[in-house]
Amino acid sequence: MSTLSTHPIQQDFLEKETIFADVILPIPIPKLFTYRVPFELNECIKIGSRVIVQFGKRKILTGIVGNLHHSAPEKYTAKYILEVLDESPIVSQSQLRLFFWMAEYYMCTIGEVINIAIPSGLKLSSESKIQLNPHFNPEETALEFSDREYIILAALKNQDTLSYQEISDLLGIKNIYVVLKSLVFKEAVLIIEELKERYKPKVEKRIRLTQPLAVGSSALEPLFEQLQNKPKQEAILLKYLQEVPIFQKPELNPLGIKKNVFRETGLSGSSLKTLIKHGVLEEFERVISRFPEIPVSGAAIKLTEAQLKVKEEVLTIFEQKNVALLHGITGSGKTEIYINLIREVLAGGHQVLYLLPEIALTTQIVGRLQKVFGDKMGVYHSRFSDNERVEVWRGVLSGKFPFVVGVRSSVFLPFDNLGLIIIDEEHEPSYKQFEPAPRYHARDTALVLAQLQHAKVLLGSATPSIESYYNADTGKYGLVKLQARYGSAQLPGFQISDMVKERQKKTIKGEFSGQLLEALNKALENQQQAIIFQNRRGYSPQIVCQDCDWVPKCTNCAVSLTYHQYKQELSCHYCGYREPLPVTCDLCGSHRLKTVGIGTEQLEESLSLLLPQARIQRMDLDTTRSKYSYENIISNFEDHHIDILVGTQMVSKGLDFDHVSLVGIFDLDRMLHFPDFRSYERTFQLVTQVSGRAGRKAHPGKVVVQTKNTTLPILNKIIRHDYERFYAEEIKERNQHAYPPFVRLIKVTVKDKDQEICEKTARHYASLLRARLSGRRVLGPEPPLINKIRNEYLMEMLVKLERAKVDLKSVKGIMTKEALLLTHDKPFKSAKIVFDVDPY
DNA sequence: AGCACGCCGACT
DNA sequence: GTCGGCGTGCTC
Repeated sequence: MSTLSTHPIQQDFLEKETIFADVILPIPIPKLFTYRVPFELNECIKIGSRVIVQFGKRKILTGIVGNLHHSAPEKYTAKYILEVLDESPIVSQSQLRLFFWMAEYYMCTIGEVINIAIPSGLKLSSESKIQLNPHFNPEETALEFSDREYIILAALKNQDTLSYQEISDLLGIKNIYVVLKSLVFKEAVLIIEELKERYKPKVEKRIRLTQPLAVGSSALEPLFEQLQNKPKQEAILLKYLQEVPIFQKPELNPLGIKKNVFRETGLSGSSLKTLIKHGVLEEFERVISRFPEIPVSGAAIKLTEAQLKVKEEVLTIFEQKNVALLHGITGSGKTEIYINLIREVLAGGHQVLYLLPEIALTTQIVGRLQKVFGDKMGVYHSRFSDNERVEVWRGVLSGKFPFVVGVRSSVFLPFDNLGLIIIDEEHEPSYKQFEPAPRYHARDTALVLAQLQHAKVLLGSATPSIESYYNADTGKYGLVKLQARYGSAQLPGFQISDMVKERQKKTIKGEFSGQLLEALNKALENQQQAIIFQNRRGYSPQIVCQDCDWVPKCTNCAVSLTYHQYKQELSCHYCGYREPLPVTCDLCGSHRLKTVGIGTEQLEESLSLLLPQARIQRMDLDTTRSKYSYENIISNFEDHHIDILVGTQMVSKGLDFDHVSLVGIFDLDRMLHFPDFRSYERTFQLVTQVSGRAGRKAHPGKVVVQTKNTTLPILNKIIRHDYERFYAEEIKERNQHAYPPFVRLIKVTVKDKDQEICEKTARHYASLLRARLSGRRVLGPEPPLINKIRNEYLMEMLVKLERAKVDLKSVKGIMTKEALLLTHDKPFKSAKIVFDVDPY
């Protein structure tokens, strides 16, 4: 094979004898497992290939070859690799390096990374099944069988095989191993392993002429004579010849035509079947792409002068630096610049990755890009089915998709030649994975990925994260500003509703200030649309008994239940627990239950009472659960079937509407006082983002903010869109109080079902860390605001590490080692210690 | 993580 | 006595 000459390492392997493979398995054990490669697979096994191995007694797993070598393990005999699934690796070397970096940086196991990185369609699953031993004859045996064994044997008479699950259901017990072991021992049954390749390519049925008939008219003429008095069959044949002119172009026949072409023209069914039966036509299947082919418009997008200038600036930065931060206000036309850059990088033969936050990845942006890049572009999204993900993965491998638009997890795709990574809305918190491990930040991971592949990175945001702006400020990144709004659109004007004053004057109606109501009325009169932003879903966050202050709480978590009016129930936003709305107080039996606080649902309701003529729609997690509901609401709003959109964060992301002239913002105070060092940053970003929805094209927009603190300095900066001032202030605070970017944070969470064990473990671990890292670097432990989720108690501590002074690697090493040691000791054994590096 | 294997209490 | 609960240690 030609690959041998290009891989000198592998040549080496052939000279010696046995090859061993260190395999990465998708399990959370912090090591690789060494398997022996059977001789016949010596040549096809490569680093990055998928392999099938047996793990433990009865598990079959798909792993990735992480390393190949000749040293046999000393302490055990390695098992054999059962199969190599890929002729060429599906994971590249640079990807493997990225995965190992992630495991180390985010303090998790390589298996956890692999588990999230590889779409499950590329992992084979093993399913053990039980089969009757063909040599076993129940009539001739002297062996005794228990009742349970008889049940299994009887069931196997009707059914060839039984899965573990089926047996478990049949017997009504969980642990069926003992019974099975006995049956195997008595040689009554066999255990077989079935491997399923989960990825199924999408196929279409097609029809073509059989080979002997496809040669030309000489073969077809006698056929038409035979079909003279069979008009239907003749029609089908004629239709086929019309679609595939085989006389002129016989090479077209092998491709045939889609079977449903006949159905569409009303020619199908039995006549077609007869023709197939008589060997005139044949049916075959062709693998097709799951993604519709989109015509590429090809029309070049004209950049404005300002955009051109920005593009040149970015390119100039890339001559010296690897990362550029594009600070462009909403609606300044960043997308056009992106498209322009992507085209050039693709033309230069490199791959491009365009990262978008989860929510923004909607028809609007993807559709726009698709028009330009057509089938060269793959879309990687969590809402996609696994088969679709596999298709994108393979498309990147094969070169079909040199360009991918995707969310967080697209950083795992098998790129090998990236030229550019664009990270749009760079500041978005949805780039950080929360649960499960690896708790990675896609932006930071992408920066490492770019480094590995010598690609450039373009970060874009109207409200950059403090961290990124700091990097630009200190010269690590290049900074480009794009100030002018695209077209004639103007920035919205701000109005602050002083809720304290309005309350005194009694001008508030159903939580809406007089100012906001007036503005809403005016917008409606002018046939304009409005968006109301309230970052809290449900009807009301709490129910309270007016007599004894009782509040319904979740049974699994330490939170009060949220009232959802339309379903007349209380639900927990942490674990999903639900219960019907109580009629009386659980404690004192009183009927006087009252709602406290307001959610989107309640705003929607009071708005429909205050403005009965308006068409109102709510958009939050609850109204966008089903697959296309989000898109439906958006397009209804776009088509002006809705006047007022009431919603959570969702309404603030990446949507451009033409007729929105008013944005109302609720509960600014709660956002600002959220106990997190990022709360000001978040609020600034969110308010700027939502405000950006107001006033596109010709109409200047208006934003009304309801607050009780009209004098807060941050308000001024938001109103003036003064990011620089905001940044200057914020970075000072961060420096003073030792928060990122001046320190690195690692959040440690201890979880246990038992509250005391949880607290003890946390305290002990904290003291261990204090002893090794010095006391001032470790904060806590403390119970978090919500100290119980899904019946597990939580304790948190925060480790602060100064950027310059600390060797991150060794500190993390210490932290993991101590945690491992600790959880081997008896009182702490059941507790789980979870690390969140760079928490968000 | 999962799962085998072992030790121990509850009940036919 | 058997069943099945749960605690412990291992997986190449």
